[in-house]
Amino acid sequence: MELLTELKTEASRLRHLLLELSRATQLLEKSEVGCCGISLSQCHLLLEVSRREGEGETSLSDLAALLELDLSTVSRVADGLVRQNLLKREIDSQDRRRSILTLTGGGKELVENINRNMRAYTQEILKQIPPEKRSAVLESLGLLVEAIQKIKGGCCRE
Amino acid sequence: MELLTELKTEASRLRHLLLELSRATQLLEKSEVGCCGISLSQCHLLLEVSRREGEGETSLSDLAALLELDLSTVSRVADGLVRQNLLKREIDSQDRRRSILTLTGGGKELVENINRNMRAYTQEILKQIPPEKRSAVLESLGLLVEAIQKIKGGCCRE
DNA sequence: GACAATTGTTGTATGATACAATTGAGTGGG
DNA sequence: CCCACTCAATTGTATCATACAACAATTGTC
Repeated sequence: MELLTELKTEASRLRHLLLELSRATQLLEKSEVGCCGISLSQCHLLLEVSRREGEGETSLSDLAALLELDLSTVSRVADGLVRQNLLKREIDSQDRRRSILTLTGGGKELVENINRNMRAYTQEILKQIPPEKRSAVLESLGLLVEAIQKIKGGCCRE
Repeated sequence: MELLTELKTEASRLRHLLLELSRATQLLEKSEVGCCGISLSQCHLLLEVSRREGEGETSLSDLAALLELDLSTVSRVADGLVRQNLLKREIDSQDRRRSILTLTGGGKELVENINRNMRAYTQEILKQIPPEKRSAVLESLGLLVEAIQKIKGGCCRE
């Protein structure tokens, strides 16, 4: 029974930490992107396209699946980026239904910038953590992410 | 120089983990709340009101400050909850400009439910983590949250 | 070649959000 | 005591993210 009590205590502590973290990372993300002229969703999409460069061509439905968004949403978010000349839309010659998104020169630059920014940010965060604890924090975070992904979609819909 | 390199490596690992975590917790939050008939923002507001019970009365502008949202946003989100009979709006007799929000019976019940749900969820997460690692994960998470809050609002706008 | 499936776009609706203008209370100085 | 000022809240308006439904174009299958 003691073990169960401990689990519950730890669970409520974890819950609190996750709430805090969720708020903190959202604010962080917002301020990271706020200064580069695109919205958060646009940024996510852009980074995803960038991440997939080299792994083959990326279509809208690929992105919808990866970002877990509706195709129509992705289509519109991409629109904005195309209009700003950060992405290029091209028809796949193999399958003319598909649109292939690629970064333009400007898009690549922007991604570089965002990455630089984020790196600077995370370095700042790390600097606030005592050096001897850092690797433990990273390891723990890895465990946590893994754990969350394992139970993804549990809860109320069975 | 080696130390700097290590910092950079760790920073990029941290960045990746934070992105993952941010996505994971957002999805988690969504599914936690999805089943109780209110939106995520409404849930945040409701929980905040609940958290402050006993610490004095909560006005709209208090909430706006706590949730870092515009007053108008809070006003509208609260509207929805009042309409659903989860919150009660009353005029502060000391200062008749202020509206005091309190949970109704239904509101309290719902908060209980959400808390139960979240506790169950976080317990599930913990169960995916080897018992001997759990306290380390919690400690690390605490350090991380603290670190992020310390640098909050750094970056691009100075 | 007809029909089903896939990919994407567009119409429409909702929710979250912010900023600006407005209303209704308090408050402090003359 | 009144006027200017401030503060709390609401409402108007605009934008963005998002989903679902209807539709168009294309492809693949029988």
